[in-house]
Amino acid sequence: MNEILQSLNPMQKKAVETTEGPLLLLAGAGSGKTRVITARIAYLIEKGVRPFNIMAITFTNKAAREMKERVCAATQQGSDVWVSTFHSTCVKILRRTIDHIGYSNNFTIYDADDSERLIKQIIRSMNVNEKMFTAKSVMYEISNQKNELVDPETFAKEAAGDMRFEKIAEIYAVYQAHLKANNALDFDDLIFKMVEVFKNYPDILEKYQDRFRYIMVDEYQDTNHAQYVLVKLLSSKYENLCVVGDDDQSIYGWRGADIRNILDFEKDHKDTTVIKLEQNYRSTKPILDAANTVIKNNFNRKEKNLWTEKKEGEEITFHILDSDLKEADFISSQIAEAVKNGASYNDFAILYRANALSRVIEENLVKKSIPYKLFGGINFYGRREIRDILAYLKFINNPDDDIALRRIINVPKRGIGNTTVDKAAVFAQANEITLYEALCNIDEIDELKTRAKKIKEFTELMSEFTEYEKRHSVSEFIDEIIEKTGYVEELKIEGTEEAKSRIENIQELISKAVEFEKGNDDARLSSFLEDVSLIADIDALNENEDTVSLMTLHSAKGLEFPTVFIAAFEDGIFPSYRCVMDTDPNAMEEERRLCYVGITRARNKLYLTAARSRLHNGKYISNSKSRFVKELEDKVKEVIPEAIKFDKPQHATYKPMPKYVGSPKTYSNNIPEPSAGKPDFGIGDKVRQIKYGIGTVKEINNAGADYEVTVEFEGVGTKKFMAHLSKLKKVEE
DNA sequence: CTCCTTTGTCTTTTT
DNA sequence: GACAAAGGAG
Repeated sequence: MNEILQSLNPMQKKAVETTEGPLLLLAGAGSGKTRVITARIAYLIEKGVRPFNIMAITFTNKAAREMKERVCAATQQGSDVWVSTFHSTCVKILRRTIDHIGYSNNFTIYDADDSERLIKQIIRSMNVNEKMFTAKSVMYEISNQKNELVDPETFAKEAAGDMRFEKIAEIYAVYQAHLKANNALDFDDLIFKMVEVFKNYPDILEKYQDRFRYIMVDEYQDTNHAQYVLVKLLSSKYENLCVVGDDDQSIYGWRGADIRNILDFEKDHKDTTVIKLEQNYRSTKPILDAANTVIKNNFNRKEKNLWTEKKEGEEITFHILDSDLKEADFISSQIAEAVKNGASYNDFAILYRANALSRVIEENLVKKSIPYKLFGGINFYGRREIRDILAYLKFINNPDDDIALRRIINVPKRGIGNTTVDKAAVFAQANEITLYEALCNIDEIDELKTRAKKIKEFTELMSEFTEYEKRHSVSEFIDEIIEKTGYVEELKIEGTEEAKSRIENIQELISKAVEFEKGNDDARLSSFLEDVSLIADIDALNENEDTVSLMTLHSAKGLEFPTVFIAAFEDGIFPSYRCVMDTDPNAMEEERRLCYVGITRARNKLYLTAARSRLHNGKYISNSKSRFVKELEDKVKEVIPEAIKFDKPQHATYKPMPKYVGSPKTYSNNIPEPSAGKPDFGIGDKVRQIKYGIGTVKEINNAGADYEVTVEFEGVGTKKFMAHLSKLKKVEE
């Protein structure tokens, strides 16, 4: 017991020893939070609590995995402790209980992409204005409602009077009906339905209350209302609830996270013990000072002050480079230099606001042969070929899954197109059967007589698959699928680099399946799919590998590195464009918290970098430096290695899109020539365009990869085209 | 019905 | 610049 407490400071010790009753642990960045949680679990076990009765909830799979490892290292019985994310916790419990509320226990999980497809389909079928109700915006609103535990009926009532919301409520209701018919849950449903089961079946709730007598929730500041209710329900019998969080690190407001959950915890639970962990063990003083300086600009927060015993360290520097390319070059040069002097690649992380910003940096790292690992971004399971194969698996696992069926029915091409599927879907709906059932009864649908042969071939293949799956492992089944459908064969014939990499990805998926079979006793198809659908990123970082880490600021939360770069520290990127335009102060506060998170990832040295001009969305933009630079006051030193300093937006000298009319030389330092090559016509020349005929060229602009040409057509007006893409042809007069 | 070309949207962040 | 959707030709 002493062993556990030995290395802890008094506050940490108190947190570990306070095992009974509600406990709010306000743990600043780098204050040894994970250590405390691990120690607390070990302490509970030594005190005689059965590991089986302890539950720890984290936000990401990565965090869950890490905590599990730590707990296992700290105590022998660690493996019996329930450590997992909100979502997988709910899946596990719903697999045993959801039949009570009318779903079947082998339900499918729809990810964001599946949901979007379904919503798009619904919007189309309902004949609403697709311009006004984009699938994305509707999905966002439905998600909001689910996070607030608002069901379609209640939402419809609340929406009364607002035409837009009324419509969305209608879509929400249809969406829910479809999900149920498909025996599917989306991400938000996992929490929502879990709460529904618990609320309606007190006996089930009590069973789990008795099971999870000690509950710990990490990153509590990121919980949304539904998750809050879930935790509240589970903990209400024994009240042994310990929540750990830092309101300054709440960065998931856009996902429904409700910062009030942590701010009001004391009000909500009587006799709450509050413990603040304010000693930071991670960063040097300059870094911590900077973090404190930035975050004090926020109004909505609990007062706290992080301090460190670490002595003075290296100053934070802010570097402005001419272009995004030079910025990338600067960063990788710094790393290369440091590694030459004995640092290892592991010591470095490059953080950025949006995934798209990683590209230029990656390319530069490749050029310098610096090994790196990219987190997040286009994740493995998001790739088309992987989604295709998984759709086959999902469909065989749950033939009610129309979304999966639609995805695979004509992939590879079988001559069953959209029109056919839609007709079958109408038939299915009219007869209240699933799409697949409709296809199996294709002879009943007169209009599809001509397609019957192809469809029968398909349904026969599917029933073969169903039989095959029963007798074989997941990996063998994937092999069978690519064999019988000719999926890989088709890619081989294509022969392009892209096709080759797709084949490799499929091989990788098979390896993952084999791995899964080795590691799990329960290696059924359904558990494989579950595993796969709840994992967002590719395998977490392999600590043994010596590589630089690249990731978004969001995914960096909870991690630390000796040296951190925050790239694209510019207004319009970080803080984001929307935020700069938006008047909502909360949005800016969240952005500032994100900045706080970023700064506090660094242990010894923090670089901030910005570029005067960068390629963004295929266009060159130039931003002014991030407003957070000013908020950092004297805590950061501006280093401008080249040319003139700038304080104001550069638009005066830097037109967003340089014109190639006058003297192209002026800008050519930073803006590369489009690879497409210059068009063979100039201003005033006549060109032919396929739709509008002959027109006069008014303007030619460099648009990054191509030239944007403005052409005036008589009687039509001016139109813009990409010179290369739209194959404009010069016409001799 | 498929293939090809053209047009439009997108970029905030993730389970 | 990537990708999906729309639109047109065969």
